[in-house]
Amino acid sequence: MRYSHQREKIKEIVYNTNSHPTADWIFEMVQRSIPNISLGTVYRNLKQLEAAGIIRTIMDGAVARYDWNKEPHDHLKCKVCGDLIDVHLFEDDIQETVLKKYNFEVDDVEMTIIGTCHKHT
Amino acid sequence: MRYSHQREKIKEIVYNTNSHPTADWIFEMVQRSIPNISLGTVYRNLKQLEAAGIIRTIMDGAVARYDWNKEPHDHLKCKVCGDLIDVHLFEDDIQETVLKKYNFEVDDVEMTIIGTCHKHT
DNA sequence: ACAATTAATAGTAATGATTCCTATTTAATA
DNA sequence: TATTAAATAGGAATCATTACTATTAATTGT
Repeated sequence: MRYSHQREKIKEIVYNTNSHPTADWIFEMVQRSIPNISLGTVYRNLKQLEAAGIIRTIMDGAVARYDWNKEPHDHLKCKVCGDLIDVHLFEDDIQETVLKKYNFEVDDVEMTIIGTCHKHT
Repeated sequence: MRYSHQREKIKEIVYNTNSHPTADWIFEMVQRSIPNISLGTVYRNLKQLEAAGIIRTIMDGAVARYDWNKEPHDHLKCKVCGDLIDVHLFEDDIQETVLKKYNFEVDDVEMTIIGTCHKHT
């Protein structure tokens, strides 16, 4: 993977927010410093960064969101404000349980809990 | 919600498979008995059935899949064959833990474990 | 420093899943 | 049976994402 101005900026943007941004949001942000960047470039680079293990993709319904935090963690999704909140719920390794119980080799655990966050109660 | 031939058939199809079908697959199946049904009708009815609590929608990446099983359960997704396998991993109530720890009111828990199923080991 | 090589880009067209729109049909009801 | 409104078929529109292609720019050997 060869250096590119665009990719560096995209990475920087993902690494500087906790909001699990979408490609579109990232696109708008990069445009501030690289006005003629194209959305395709954003998508291509996000994919490359993910393939290189530099960022992580999480699915929020039908749209992809990107996260610099690659530690295993779960998400609380507030259906009122749409926020995605990082949490860590399980200490124990699900990996082993699933392997023993279902003979299934785990790569990744995706857990999203949908509900209402404290801001709306 | 008024009776309709189409909706009845769609419900029947979802209730007669464990494959977590997509709207498209359901569409193909209904076409066998109602050849001129339209895809929009399938989507509209699936949405209505979900709103009525008759079926459940689960997201598999960017595409929706439909499930008659409304009991809380988790999914193992095999990245090789694409199969979605129903499992039940947690006895304890995540609900309470999340409410106490994060002051977040839980509606639904979506857990998908990605990996390789026993067929490919 | 310079030319050659080839990955990366901008811009735009294409795709795929889903939703929306509208004239027509059909289930429910009086 | 006539009325009414929900449901339909068919197609257009939308939204996120990917694919295509001519051009640009990072790298490498000289």
